[in-house]
Amino acid sequence: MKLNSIEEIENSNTDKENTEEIIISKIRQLIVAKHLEPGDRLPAERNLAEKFGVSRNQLRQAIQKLEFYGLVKKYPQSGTRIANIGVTALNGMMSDILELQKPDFTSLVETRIIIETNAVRLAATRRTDDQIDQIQKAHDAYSEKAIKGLEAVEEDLMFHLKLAEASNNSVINSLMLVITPEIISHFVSNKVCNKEDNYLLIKEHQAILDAIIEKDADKAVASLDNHFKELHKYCNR
Amino acid sequence: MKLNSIEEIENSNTDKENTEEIIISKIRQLIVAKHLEPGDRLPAERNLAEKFGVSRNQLRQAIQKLEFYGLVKKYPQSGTRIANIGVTALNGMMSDILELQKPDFTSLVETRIIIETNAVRLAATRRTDDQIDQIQKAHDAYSEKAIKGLEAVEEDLMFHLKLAEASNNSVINSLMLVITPEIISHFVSNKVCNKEDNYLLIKEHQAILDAIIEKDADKAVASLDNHFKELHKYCNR
DNA sequence: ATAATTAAATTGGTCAACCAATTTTTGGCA
DNA sequence: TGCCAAAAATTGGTTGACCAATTTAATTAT
Repeated sequence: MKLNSIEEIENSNTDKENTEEIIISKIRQLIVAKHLEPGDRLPAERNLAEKFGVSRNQLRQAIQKLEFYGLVKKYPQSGTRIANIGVTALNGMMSDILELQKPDFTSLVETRIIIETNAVRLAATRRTDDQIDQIQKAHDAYSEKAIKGLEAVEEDLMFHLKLAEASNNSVINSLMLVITPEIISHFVSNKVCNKEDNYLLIKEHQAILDAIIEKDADKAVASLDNHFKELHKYCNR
Repeated sequence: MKLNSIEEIENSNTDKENTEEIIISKIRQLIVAKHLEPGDRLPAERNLAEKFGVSRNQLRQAIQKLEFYGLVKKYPQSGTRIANIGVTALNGMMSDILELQKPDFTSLVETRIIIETNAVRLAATRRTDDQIDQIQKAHDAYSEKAIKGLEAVEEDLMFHLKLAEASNNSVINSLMLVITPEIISHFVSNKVCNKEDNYLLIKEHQAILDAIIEKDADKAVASLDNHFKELHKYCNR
């Protein structure tokens, strides 16, 4: 297969991923069948590889993915143990789920609004001064580009991610990390943003930031709501 | 290092992870320095490995992590390309990834409450009759066990997942699917639930269900809030 | 018999060589 | 000069052997 353009590339669903999924599925079955609990050791890589009829490498990669997901933790010369599920799992499973179910854009936006609204509410009361600085820097970066009439989608993304970070809720932070890029990329590909609104958007961002600085939760949420008005319109048409 | 108990195990921050972070960081520097854009090819693994003074294996693992987070995509015998996301976001997300926190239980519970509250609110207005039936069935299954004084964690889980399903928001549904089991498992392992409260919990579930049947969003949310009171107490102690 | 010590087996990690597919270069033909 | 096919170089993927640390079993001393 010759790859000339990015478009041609996108769909190259090798059987490799398929094999990996099968292995993961088998491991999960094994966990269920043997009633393995957090902390328990998984069978050795070599054993599992033989049992499943795959190479050790393939099995190792599958396990590595499970480790990324946070479902499993490896201990160098000791074994692989079942772990407590963590944020990483959340991240990984989310991206899987997002691709798997191909969520409707409306649901995505709706959820994003819910999460970010609460993130901002928390941020208004919990934010540290350092986090304020980071939000401010992101806002400045955005403003600088927006004033010039340039596209500043990336900077917009960073601003919102920094807001989520200031919520000091690691789960919310992770969720925003996963959900927001999806939305942004959708907007970029559809050229939704127009440059005329940039000045307005800067002011809206500023209002949110000000409210968080003042630790005024209600005002922060209100400012965010206002910021989302345009998004609402786009979403419901 | 001999590992006798799980506790001893937890903190085994090998230099391996550290090396990986260094490699990822260097890759980021390289992307910035060479002004690589989405779709551009990364230098070959062998070259990067030599350039960074690490083995190809270590570099491959670092790249695999980047691929896992969707920042990079590998094309089997062709090369590794930068994913369809801007440099700025890429930069930001990379640093975020490098310092991904483990989720504290408080954040998890907090987020769960946020999501489920909104799920219930949406469910009250959007639920179909069929979804009502499913919630009812889950509730009955729970009640049956709870009345007998049996543990009914699974049934409780199903009830809440069915609530989320009735929100008719695929993303919220997915999130609940990921978050709730984590919380439940935590509660199970800590034997938080006691059977004396079971009758009370049944009534609380019933109240939520009734409100959704009546399509009374506010009442549904209030009922859920009441249901979460105990959770709140546990979370904040 | 029991506890401590030592040896053997097991484990995940690492490395270098090799593979198949792709990409680039080369060479020849029109 | 332009174009196309073939060969060489490059690429990520795979394999099997080896490594150091750990775990388990065997052995010995008390």
